[in-house]
Amino acid sequence: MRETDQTGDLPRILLDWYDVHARQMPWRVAPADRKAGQLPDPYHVWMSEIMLQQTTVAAVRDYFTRFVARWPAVADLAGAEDADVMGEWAGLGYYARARNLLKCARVVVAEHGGAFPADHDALLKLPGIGPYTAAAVSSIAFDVPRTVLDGNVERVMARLYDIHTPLPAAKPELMALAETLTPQDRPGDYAQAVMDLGATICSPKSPACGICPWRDPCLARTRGTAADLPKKTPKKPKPVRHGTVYLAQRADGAWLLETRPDKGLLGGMLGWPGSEWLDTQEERPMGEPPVQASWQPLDGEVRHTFTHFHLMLSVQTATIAADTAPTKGAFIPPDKFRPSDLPTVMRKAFDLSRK
DNA sequence: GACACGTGGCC
DNA sequence: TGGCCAAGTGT
Repeated sequence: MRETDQTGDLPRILLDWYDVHARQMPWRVAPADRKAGQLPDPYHVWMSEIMLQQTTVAAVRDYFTRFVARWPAVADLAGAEDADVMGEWAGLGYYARARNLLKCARVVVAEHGGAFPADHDALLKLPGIGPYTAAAVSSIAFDVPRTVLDGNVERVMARLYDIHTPLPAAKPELMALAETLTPQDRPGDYAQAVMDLGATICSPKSPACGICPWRDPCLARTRGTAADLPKKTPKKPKPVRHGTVYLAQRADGAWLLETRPDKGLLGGMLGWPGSEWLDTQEERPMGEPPVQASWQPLDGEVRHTFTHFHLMLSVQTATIAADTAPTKGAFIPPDKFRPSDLPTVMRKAFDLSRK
């Protein structure tokens, strides 16, 4: 009976903590204002949740501000040029998110009259919205009681109930536990509160159990296992790949760039033409230069680590005669070229050429 | 279930 | 320095 009573108190304890410790974010409505009946703009909630997928709040903040300033409503975004959206997203990573962001905006305008649906299943059908984001948007933007399960909530649940099953196999179990806690009252604040707790106090390394609002009921704290949870299945080592990129500048200052294919790595992003990136041991792939020129190798190399491999890139540069036609890509005049439109690995190659 | 898919900060 | 980690989704 005592256990039941205590479990019933858990959401209330966390909401009381959140009332005091909620972090300010540009897309968030403070708990006091939500209690007064104010809800955030669903467009803002959706935008922030897409950006926050596998990405820290610190990295997202400025991108979010720029996106909503440039495209204040979902209809504005739906009418944007693909290249403008991809360029604005450059540097944030996981570029399929940007492609799906644009797709989703256009579907919301075309099929939902420009208003995001509140219904979890309707949200789930939209491009780029999976189980987590559907739950986050319906709960945070509309106060529909849905359970969010992200990396934070997984960690908090694994510790609260001292679950030793390794991730990702433990997900269904952790979801079932999380669902038992989701309250009917203030579900949006509760969702944000659990994630705030995981991001600040119940952190992956050296959790601050001493100041945690759930320190008393937390089984892992009682048993001293908190820092070792959640368990995870070991990761595979990253192979090293090698390649070459070609930076060509015409006499008028134009740069030779290509838009990468929509599918696959850096899909839809601007980049320097180059070779394939291969797991070769010795010789680096050179590929074919995109234009006839006297190519000069740069000293040094670009090192970059993606999710699943390390990359070592050599950089060739050339100055091109005004009337030379490239076999790949197109020349972009200097006033149209923003290095910030490049994904980071391509910007590193550019930076190396400026040294 | 496994894998592809970015990036920057942290220790 | 190098591995780990972050508000996941699509295939």
